Amino acid sequence: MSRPTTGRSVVKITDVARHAGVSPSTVSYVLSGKRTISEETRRRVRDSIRELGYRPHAGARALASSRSNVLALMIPLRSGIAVPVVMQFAMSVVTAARRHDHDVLLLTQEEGEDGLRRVADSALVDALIVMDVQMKDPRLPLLRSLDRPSVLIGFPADADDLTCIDLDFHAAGAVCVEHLAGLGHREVALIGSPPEVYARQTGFAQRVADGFGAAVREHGLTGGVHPCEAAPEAARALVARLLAERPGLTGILVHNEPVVDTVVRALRANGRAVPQDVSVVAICPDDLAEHAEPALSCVAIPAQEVGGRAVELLMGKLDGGTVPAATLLPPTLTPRASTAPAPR
Amino acid sequence: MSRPTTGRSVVKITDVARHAGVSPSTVSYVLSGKRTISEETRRRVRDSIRELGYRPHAGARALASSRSNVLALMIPLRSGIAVPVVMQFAMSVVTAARRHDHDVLLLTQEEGEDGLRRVADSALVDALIVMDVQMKDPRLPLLRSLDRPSVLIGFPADADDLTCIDLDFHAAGAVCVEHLAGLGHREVALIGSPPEVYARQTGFAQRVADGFGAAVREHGLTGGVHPCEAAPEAARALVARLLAERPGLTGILVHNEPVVDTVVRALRANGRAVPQDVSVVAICPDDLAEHAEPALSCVAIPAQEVGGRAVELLMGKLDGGTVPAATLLPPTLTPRASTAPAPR
DNA sequence: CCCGGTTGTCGAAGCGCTTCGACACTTGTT
DNA sequence: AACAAGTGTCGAAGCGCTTCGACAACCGGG
Repeated sequence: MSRPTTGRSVVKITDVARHAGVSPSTVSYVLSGKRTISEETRRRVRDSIRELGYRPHAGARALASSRSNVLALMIPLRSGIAVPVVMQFAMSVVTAARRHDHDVLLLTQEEGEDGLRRVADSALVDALIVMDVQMKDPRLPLLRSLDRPSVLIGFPADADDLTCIDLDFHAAGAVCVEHLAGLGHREVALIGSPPEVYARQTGFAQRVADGFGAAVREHGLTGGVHPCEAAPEAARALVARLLAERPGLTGILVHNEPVVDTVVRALRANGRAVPQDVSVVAICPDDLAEHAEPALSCVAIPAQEVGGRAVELLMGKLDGGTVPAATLLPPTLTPRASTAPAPR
Repeated sequence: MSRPTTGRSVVKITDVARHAGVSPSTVSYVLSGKRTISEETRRRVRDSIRELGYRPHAGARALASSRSNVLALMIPLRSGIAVPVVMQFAMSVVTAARRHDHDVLLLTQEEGEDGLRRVADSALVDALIVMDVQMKDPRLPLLRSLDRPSVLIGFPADADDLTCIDLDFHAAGAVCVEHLAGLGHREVALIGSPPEVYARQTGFAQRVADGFGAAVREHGLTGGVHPCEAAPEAARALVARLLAERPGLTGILVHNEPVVDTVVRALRANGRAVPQDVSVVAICPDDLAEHAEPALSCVAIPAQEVGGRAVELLMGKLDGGTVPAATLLPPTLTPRASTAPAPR
């Protein structure tokens, strides 16, 4: 009796209304809460809904209310982008969206501007989230012109009229240097993302390098930036070269997920113990750092939080509110076994 | 002039109709091709559509046609499931769906049966794809009762009335053993997925073990199955134990992505060269195998193809066709540097 | 030259929901 | 006692599209 009717769900709002002895509009108002309905009526309607197993038709709702309750999420699938991190973003976006009674439509980067325009103009989605934003991203003009709110995960060169959120990569680069400087290291190096990532002007890679450079200068250290292909051979070669060219090098910041392990092993292979001879700090997901050996001091990318916050921002905009144009999440460095005072 | 009107897209089908000098229904038929329209009229309508920048309203369309052109994809995010592979699936599903003019709605496993029911009953989606199917999956009864077609990626114990597709993991396990047997190995071992994966009765882990076992028997080899946590320490401990307990062991099949590297290194650490002393073959993504050292012989999970085929199956069902209930993709073993004739 | 059969187009009736104005009551105020 | 100000509910008008039946216009075959 209290079980939803089995079989086909052809139950519509008029059925619920009849069953509860009210008009369809009343049912609608119970569902949306947009008008006051007496406690008594609300109860009856809710009971009928449950009993009949009623589910509002999404299309009809979207048509009548011009709200689809769907968000678009465009995710990258390219070299130099860490897959697990992207996945974490996606999942946290979906989870956060559900908390606001929204669903998530998945778009691939290769759909590009047309894809965004398509889902926006057809009213398939109410708002958009875009990941992996380049410094000069071709999608920016489109997003600005669209009549639907959007949030970027990442920062382009010109963010006017756009809402952006990301880890503060500049600060992340700096904080790592400060950590090393605080341990007495004087000569450091950044092993960065693959050259193509810099070439693409992907914001975060450049920003880490900038933050690194600024902190190096500020603390009077010496240190250079070294892009590195995401392949073990490349990493090994780079480490060997660095050690050869810079005998005083004792601190390394790795911002290149796929090769963090390799870097540590290459150091050992070249006779340097970590952290006794060389300290290593990374910008990478926490779980990767934890499972490395030794466990790596790192600044983690708070994918969970970024995704969640991105959705909150979007909801704010959808509700007509004003939201901060830029949200930079402060980096947190978790010290682990891979960093130690500089050898003297 | 031929540029779409800038600014708000409030263009509706009646606007296009007026602009082209036809009735709205004619525009609709041009778009859907469900009735013959003269070449001349079609051209005029298409031109008007382009000129006005018309995009049909997704909700209105869904309401009138009871087709949303959206597919649901439920993906796992759990321990023991390889994230990059999941991502590949997702991307290939999205790409394939787009080829059929459909979009993809992302659901997380934790939404469970309610989530599936919600999107299906509200007509948000036309059909569903479910990944990471357990042997006895609680979602199966629901999927059977739903009035919308679905496809499972993975095989449950009882697949009656369901459409399933996956790599033939049984054959994959067997083919690896055959590869080793062909090279003269007599004593082999399977380093499998974490125990919890077997406990959950996730089909593919069990099937690999079965295929492995069957082939071992058939070829008169000796060999056992050893679940392994996805942590380096666990893998190292397991390798050490295996080598100690089974001195004659010369062939290892690894079906546990996160530890493949570790296994090879652990073998070396225990004084066994790969492939000179011990051959290693893996079931894992190709790129992981390629970048390992030595490059690993492996059976890759054809995520790309599985995702694409899953969508094709779904489209077939949506078009009212009958599709094969079970699709098992044959495994392909790519020999690489990690396997060699058994030492004598 | 009329008739059955195409072929191409139109008009109108929904699809299932939201929302706006109306309205009947109930309260509280003077 | 009369009225202004809420409350709670209803009816009807769309939202923008698809689809069905109708129907001209044209075709060749008797």
